[in-house]
Amino acid sequence: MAKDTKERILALALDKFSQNGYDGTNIRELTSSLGLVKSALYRHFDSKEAIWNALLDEMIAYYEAGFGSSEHLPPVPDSLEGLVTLTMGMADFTIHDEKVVKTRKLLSIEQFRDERARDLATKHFLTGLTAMFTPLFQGMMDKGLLLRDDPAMLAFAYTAPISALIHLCDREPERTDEAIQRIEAFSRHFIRTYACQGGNTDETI
Amino acid sequence: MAKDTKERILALALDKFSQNGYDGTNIRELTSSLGLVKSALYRHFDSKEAIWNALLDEMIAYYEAGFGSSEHLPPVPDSLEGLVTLTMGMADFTIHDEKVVKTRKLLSIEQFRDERARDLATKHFLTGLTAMFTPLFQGMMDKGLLLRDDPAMLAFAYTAPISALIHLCDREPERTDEAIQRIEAFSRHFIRTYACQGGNTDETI
DNA sequence: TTGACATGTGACCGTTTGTTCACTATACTG
DNA sequence: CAGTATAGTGAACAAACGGTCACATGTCAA
Repeated sequence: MAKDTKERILALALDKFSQNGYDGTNIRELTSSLGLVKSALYRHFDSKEAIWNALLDEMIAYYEAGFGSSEHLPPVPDSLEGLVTLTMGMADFTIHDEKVVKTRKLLSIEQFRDERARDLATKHFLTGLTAMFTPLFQGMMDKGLLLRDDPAMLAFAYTAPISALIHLCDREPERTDEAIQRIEAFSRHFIRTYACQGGNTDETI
Repeated sequence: MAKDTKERILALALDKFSQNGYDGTNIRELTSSLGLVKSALYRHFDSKEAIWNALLDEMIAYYEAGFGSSEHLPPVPDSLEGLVTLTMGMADFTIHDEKVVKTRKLLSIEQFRDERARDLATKHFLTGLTAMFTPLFQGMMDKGLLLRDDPAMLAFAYTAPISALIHLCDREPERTDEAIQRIEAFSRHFIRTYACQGGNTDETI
């Protein structure tokens, strides 16, 4: 009940900050939710802002080690249906994993006030998704599954609408089922549009 | 210099709230920026929260009267290039109009704390855009400009990526030019994908 | 046992917060 | 002219804020 206090503080800070924002969260409420008194917090962090910075450090490290890591790229699907399956699996995780949801909400709230939060938000919401799907689409084109096109543009056109629906889940959790259905519908519409009609031999433009 | 104080307060509240959030904004700083003393504010609003509610009222009314109004729908473009032109005009406005930018930022910050902000955020970021472009795409299909498809799905697939780039401008204004170029590139890629080949398309892209 | 270290406590501090109130100055109205 | 809203002032308020400090524990090594 000693060493993990720091991690418990960080976990609860993520919870509170993602709900009420940094300014809307006070130390007393945070620590009392942990069964502590506010002064005890200062054994683990120098200040409230130090909590924020440590939380950002952790969020950045967590992202770089996971979604942002080029070594953890999912394998290129072997079929169009495989893209749908992969997409829905990733969507299911990112929508239901509490830590990831809270991270996104926190970044939405604080993106305009903290430069590092801003940069991480851009990765979470835009560039990271595109970077992850670009090689996937490149691979699917090489396999003759998708029409030859700019893979980065396709990745952007594919991930941005899905990202918008993930944001909808964050904002209105009661519409999660609807959003997931729309993600799948969009995914199927996308592959219907870009499916390579001919065989699985790659063709030149 | 009397009656418009209320409006000046609201305008500055939008500015401050969209930068620092509701909790991160204090009455003294807000009123002193107007050349007033804090107590003067209470001649016009009962409380800080009353300012917030009035601001939301105004934001909702402004949206319903403008973007959200079905009577202000733009005309159906007569050509594929017309869609690009229309899109870039709307993007240019929504990216550079200060009031609209501040409104989006404020909604991003407060969407998880206030139900009305949440609902307006969904309109601004998702449903409103789709609702606006659905009849446009329907019309362009009727004119034989676009391949027949689900217009609502196309509107969603078209507006969500553009919305993501608009958010990028809000977050990183120094990347505005890059974002605008990407919006145009995406728009042209989109019409290249969905253009009706045999119709009365006037040119190749 | 002793001493050092890490952890938690409760009282306290100075500052900032939103808000109130008696008062003044100006402007319109009968 | 008197009278009455309207708008702004400056001092004061209680509450809440982040943070500090002397002190009380518990643990573990020497």
